[in-house]
Amino acid sequence: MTIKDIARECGCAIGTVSRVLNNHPDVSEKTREKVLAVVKKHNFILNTNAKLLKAQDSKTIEVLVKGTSSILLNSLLERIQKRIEPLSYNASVVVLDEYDNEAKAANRIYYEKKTVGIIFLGGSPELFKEDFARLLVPCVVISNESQIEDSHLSSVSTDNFTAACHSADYLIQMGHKKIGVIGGDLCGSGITQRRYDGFLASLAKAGLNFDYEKAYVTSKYSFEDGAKAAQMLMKKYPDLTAIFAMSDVMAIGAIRKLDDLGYKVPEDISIIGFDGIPIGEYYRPRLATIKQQVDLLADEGLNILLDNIERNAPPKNKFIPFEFIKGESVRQLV
Amino acid sequence: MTIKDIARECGCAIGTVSRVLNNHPDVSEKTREKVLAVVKKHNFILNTNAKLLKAQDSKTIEVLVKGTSSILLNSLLERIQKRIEPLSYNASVVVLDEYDNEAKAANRIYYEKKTVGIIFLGGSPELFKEDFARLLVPCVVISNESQIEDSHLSSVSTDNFTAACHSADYLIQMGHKKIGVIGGDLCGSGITQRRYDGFLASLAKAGLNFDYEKAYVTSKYSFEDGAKAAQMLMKKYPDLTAIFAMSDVMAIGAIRKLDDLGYKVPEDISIIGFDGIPIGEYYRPRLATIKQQVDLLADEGLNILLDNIERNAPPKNKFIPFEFIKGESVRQLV
DNA sequence: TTGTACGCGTTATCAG
DNA sequence: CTGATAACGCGTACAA
Repeated sequence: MTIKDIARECGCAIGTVSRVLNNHPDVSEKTREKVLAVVKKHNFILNTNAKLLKAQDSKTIEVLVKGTSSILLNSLLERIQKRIEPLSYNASVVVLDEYDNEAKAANRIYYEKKTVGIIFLGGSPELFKEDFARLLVPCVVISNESQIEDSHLSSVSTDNFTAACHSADYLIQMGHKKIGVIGGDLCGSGITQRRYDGFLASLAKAGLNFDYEKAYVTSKYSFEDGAKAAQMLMKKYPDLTAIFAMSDVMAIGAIRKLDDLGYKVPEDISIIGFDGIPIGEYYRPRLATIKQQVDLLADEGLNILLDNIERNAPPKNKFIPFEFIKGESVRQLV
Repeated sequence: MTIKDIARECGCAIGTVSRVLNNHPDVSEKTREKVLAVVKKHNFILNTNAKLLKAQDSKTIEVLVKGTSSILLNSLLERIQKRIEPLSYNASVVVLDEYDNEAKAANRIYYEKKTVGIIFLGGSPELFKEDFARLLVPCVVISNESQIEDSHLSSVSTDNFTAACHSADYLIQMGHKKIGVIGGDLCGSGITQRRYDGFLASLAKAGLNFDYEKAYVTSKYSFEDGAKAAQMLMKKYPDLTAIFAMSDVMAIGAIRKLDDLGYKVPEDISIIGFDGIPIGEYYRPRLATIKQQVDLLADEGLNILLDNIERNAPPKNKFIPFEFIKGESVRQLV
């Protein structure tokens, strides 16, 4: 069933059918109705491939999700889809593997689908700088800071440095001096690095020193690894009083393991997470954490992208304020 | 940059370039190398739209995800993508809103993309029976039981009835007689209904009766609603000793709220969940639950779909065995 | 207001 | 083995 068949059945030309289906004004009411009737009868839909092949401009915004692991991505994705729908754009989602090069994928998608904009969720531009720099289409990275010179790349994120400072300040203010860290791989994403820098800055400000060898354990962003890391940390640094975990997921894994080892949180050990995932409020104890404002991240990201697309605005890099959640997992040291 | 440009630069015809790029054997080694060199130099990729326009058969399997809420969907999606990649198919993902009609969406996608198969994650065929029956392409619903006569619809799921029986049996065996239920909307998905039926069957078998008005509270599948439901349940049925929650998410919401109300789990009240989401093992207490085998669900679903597509096998409806996780949230009543 | 015809980038067929 | 060319389904000048 093609536009040709419809035209034949209507007794008019394909051009006319095309015009009707694309809401062009220059069609008589009579013909329009006839065409629409036949279209409806057959449930006809224009072939997207032919359309795109012709169009060169698809009015599609692609959402590139990298790794389905982070629980925040869900909420972000949902919010973005809801916001795009009422606009005159289509949203399309591609889920990439954790280890793909998202910039290369984006280039391919742009080329193939003539996407007008791309949203990256969970990507890390630091790793693929050259490929990101090569992108010719407005892009925005949500939830990861990243400025790249001379590129079309915007970003919206939580200020990881300041947030980490805040967490560390809180621990210090609550009387903790011996603090261990469960963090990501410092060679990996820049997020880890910035959270670590913030943490260190606060310690330095308070005149505390930090022994990386003794007090830092590298972990993946998973419950399981958080648990393992906690165990290792206790072995290396048995007299610590608090742990700064770089994600809620790690923090929860750690709390569970500490409990199994006989340490109570927060009575024996205080712990603070990062992200503000939903489970945090429902965990026992409720998790102290930095809550990233997911809806704001999504909204602002989309706004910047649209400005970029529609008004040719230059790329922007913006921080979204975070909330500090006190929770119950940190106690005042006497 | 099109195939034409490449051909010109190579000094050969576009047909030859096409042949090289599609791995046809009838090209001389010399030309092949020359073409590949130029292609590599420009990072050239064939235009998918033109390709599909020609092909009519896209070798694409579409994954239709409905509602990003259920945490199981993530793991399913990841697994499916990993399995599809090495095969000669492309995977494409569309995320639908909770309230969309996924069957209509599937029909449109099939028509537009010439998809060879569709995988539904989180859909509920019961709600859109007629639309599902109209699908002309092999489909499989993962994690929701559903037979539809004369359709191309397969399904792979946990045997919700039997699993619920198992949970109820366990509670009864542990000495519980006064059991409350936090469940989904019985008018909604069939899953809720089947879990409820299994639960009731076990109670009946044990000679226990169940007062729906007093002991059943309807809840959405969220932490927040689980918590609210728990509170309501305690008000309606203050002397219960155990709660059967129809999802882990509800169960966790309930435990948190019970704790706030001064009831300890499992000391005062026992609780059992359903699904086997990762956090269950890391919650305090560890959650007793029915663990759905996500990887098996994904694998079997894909297998059935491929059989369907490649060998024209008839639709199948298959159960995947579940695991019972004892956890720590149910205690023996003395 | 409507019809015609070309081109979008590719693949496949058919000569050479 | 390679080159030329006709589709694939649609949008849009341009002509009528």
